[in-house]
Amino acid sequence: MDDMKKVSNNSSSDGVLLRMGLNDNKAGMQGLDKEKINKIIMEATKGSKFYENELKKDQQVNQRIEKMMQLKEKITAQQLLKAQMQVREILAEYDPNFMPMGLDEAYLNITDHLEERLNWPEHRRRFFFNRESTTGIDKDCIYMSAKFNEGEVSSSPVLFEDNTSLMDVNLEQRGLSVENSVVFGTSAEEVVKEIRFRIEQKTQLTASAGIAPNTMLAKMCSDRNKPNGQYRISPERLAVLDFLKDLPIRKVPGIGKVTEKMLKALGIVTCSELYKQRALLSLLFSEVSWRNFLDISLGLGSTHLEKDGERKSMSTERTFSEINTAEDQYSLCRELCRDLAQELQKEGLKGKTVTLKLKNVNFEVKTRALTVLSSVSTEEEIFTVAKDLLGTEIDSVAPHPLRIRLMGVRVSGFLTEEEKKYQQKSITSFLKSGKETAFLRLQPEKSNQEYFTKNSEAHRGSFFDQKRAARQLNSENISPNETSGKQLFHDDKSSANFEETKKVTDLQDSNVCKIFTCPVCFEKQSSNNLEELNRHIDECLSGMCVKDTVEISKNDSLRENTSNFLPQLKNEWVDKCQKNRTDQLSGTDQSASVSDSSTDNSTERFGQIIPDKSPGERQLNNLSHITRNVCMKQCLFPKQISQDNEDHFDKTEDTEGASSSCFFEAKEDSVLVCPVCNSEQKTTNLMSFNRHVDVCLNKDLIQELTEKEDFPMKTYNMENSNRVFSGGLSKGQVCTNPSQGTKRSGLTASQSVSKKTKSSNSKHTIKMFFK
DNA sequence: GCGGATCAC
DNA sequence: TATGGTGATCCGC
Repeated sequence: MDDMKKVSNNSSSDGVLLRMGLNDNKAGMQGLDKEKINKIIMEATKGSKFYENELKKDQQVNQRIEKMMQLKEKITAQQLLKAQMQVREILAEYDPNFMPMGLDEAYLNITDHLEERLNWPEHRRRFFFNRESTTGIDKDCIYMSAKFNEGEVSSSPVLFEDNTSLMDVNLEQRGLSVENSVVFGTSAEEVVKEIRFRIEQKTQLTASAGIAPNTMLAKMCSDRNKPNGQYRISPERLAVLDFLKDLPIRKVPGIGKVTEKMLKALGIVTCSELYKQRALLSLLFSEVSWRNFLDISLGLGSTHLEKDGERKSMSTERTFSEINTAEDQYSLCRELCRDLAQELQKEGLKGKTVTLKLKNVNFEVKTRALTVLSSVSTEEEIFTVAKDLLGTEIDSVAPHPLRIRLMGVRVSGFLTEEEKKYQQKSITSFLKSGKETAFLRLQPEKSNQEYFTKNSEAHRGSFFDQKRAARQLNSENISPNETSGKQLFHDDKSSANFEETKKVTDLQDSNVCKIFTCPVCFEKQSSNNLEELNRHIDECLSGMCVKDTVEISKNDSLRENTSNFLPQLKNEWVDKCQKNRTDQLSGTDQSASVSDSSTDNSTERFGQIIPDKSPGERQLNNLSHITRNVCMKQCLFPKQISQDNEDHFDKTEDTEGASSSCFFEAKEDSVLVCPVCNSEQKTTNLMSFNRHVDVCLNKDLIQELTEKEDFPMKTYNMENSNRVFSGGLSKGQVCTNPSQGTKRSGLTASQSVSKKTKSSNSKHTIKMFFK
C-alpha cells in the first residue's frame, strides 16, 4: 500500500492501481515505457466502468485480506499443538497405549475398549454436538488406523480455536438436549465412528479410519474411505483375502515405487498375484523380502503396537544452490554440525557415528560415515569428524571443485542409557581428576623415559598418548577440532601433543595405594564396590584401541628387538589369532565370559586355555596364547600375579618400570627375559613365563605395532568398549577392525590392572579384583 | 561398520 | 506435482 502512494496521491485509487499492476517501484519496473503507463492510468480514470469495477473488486479483496489477517492472528503453533493434543487425548481414552505415527496418524488397539464397552450404559456412549464429553476408560484389540485430515472440511485455522464465546450459553442447554446428541453402539465400527465424531467436534478435523485385525490391514483400510470415512475388514481369513484380492501392491505400506516397479516387471500388480508368484519371489528376493511379500499377500501384519523405540539417529541437511568452494562447504558443514549439536543436546544424545551426506549438482547422493569410539554431541566434536569426511570428498575430486547442492550431517549410534551412565561417570571422574591427578595416570611413561628418548617415534601417537593429550587439552578447553581430533585422524600430527604427555611427575615411590587405582587411567578409585570399579574400568578400557591380535610366530621373536620384530607383524596373524580366539571361545568355560566377575578366578584361566595338554604341549600352544594376549596395557599387579598363580613366576619387580612402549630388548638367550617389561625372569618354567608375558603385553603397544603395519583401521580409537569384565564385547561395541574381535575376555582385565596397586593391600590383587 | 538405496511421512 | 527434510531399514560388501 505504501508503494501505491508513490504512484498516486489519490488514496482511494491506491488499491486499484496496485491491482492494475502499475507499480513502477517494483524491481525491474523502472525501465517501463512511460507512455504505456500513462495510457493505463488513463484507463483508470475515475468514472470509467473499468475503474469502478476494479474498485469494487479491490474492496472485496481488502475484506478478504482483513478476514485472513484476523484468522492469521489466531493461528499459532500452540493452537496446532493443542488440536493435536486434543486428538491424542481422545485417542488415549480408547487406547492409552496408542501409537502415534507422525503428527496425523495413529494406531489404536481397541480390543479391550470394546470388551469394556459392552457393559457401558447408554449415557457413556452418548456424545453431544459441539460439546466435548469426557468419558474415561480405554483399551483395545481391534486395530484402528486413524488418519486425520487437517482442513478437509474447512481449512480455516480458526477451527482450532477453543469453542468459547461463539458457543454461548445456549451450548450448555443444547448439550443437555438429547436431540443434539448421538449415541454410539458397542461395535468396533461404532467406536471408530464415535472417535471420529469426537475428534471432529473437538477440533473440526476430519479423520479417516481403518478397522482390521492388524496394523498393516488397518492402514490399508483407512486408505479406502479417506478423507472422512472408515472401513472395516472383519477378522476372518476370507474377508482379509477378499480385501487383498485386487488390492494394488502399491497400497501396501512398505512397498514404494521401486518395489512396485520391480514386482510389476514380474507381472505382479495385486496382492493376490504376490501370493501366486511366491515361489518365484522366493528365488529372486532375499529371505526377508519374500517372506514379507508372503505376509502381505496373506494379510499378516503386526498385532502389537510397539512403543516408540528409542531414536536411532538424528540428522540435519540443507539444500541450496550450488556451492563449490571448499571454504563455503566447510563453513556450511560447521553450521550443520552446530544445528545438529543443539538438537542432540536438547535430547541429551551422544552418538558414535557421524555421517556426511552430499548431493552433487547432478542430484547424485553420497553418504560418508565414520564411527568414532568416543561418542560425540558437541559442534566441535561432530565437526571434527564431519570435516574429515568432507575433506576426503573434496580431495577425491580435486583438482576439480566439489559441486554440491545438498549437505547433511547425521549422528547415529547413540549410547544406551546404561552406556551414558557409565560414560558420564567416566567423564566426570576424568574431569574431577583434572590436572592435579593427571600425572598419576601419566606416571608409567615417566618411568621409562629413556625408552621414549630412543623410541619416541614408536611411541608417538599411541592411544594412551592421544587420550591423555586429549584429556589434558580438553581440560584446558582446547577444541578437539584443533587438537585431539586431528591427531586421532592423523597420527603423524600428534607429536606436539605428545610433548604434553611427557610432562609427568615421577610418583614412582608413591605406589602404595590404600585405594584402588584404575589400571587404565591410573586414577584412584576410592570405591570399594568392585562392581562400580568394574564399570569404571570398563569405561576406561572402552577408550582403548584394542588391536590386540598379533601373533608372534616364533618364540624367538620374543627376544628380538623391536626393529627386528616389527616386520613380523603381519595381517595374517590377525586371522590366526581370530582362529585362536574361536578355539578359545569354543573351548571350556574357563575361557568363556566372566560376566559374573565375582566368581571368576583369573589365575586359573592362565593355565586353562588348552587344559588337556601336557605342560610341554601347552607351552607350544601358549605361543599362540601369548599372541592372543599380547594386548595388554601395562605390567600390572605383577606381585599379585605371582602370588596368586600357583605356578608363580618369580619376582617381577622390574615390571614396575615397564612402559607400554617398551618392547623387546635383546638379551641373553640363556635367560628368559620378558619381552615387554624387559625384566629377566628367574623362572625357567615357560608356562609361568608365558603368563608373565601375558600380563605385561598390552593393547596399547600392539596398537602402535599394528599401526606400523598399516592395519586397516578407519575407525579411530578414542574409546573402545572392551567389556573385559563382562566377558565379551558390549552390545553396542563398535568393532570396525576385524582384529578387535579377538579381544580376550577375563584375562585382559587382570592384566590391565595398574601397577600402582602393587601394594600390600590384598584388596588390590587380581583375585580380589575379580571377587 | 559403510554406502547405496528404498520407503514413510 | 515436484522438491525437500528427517528418520528408519535393508542389502551387499
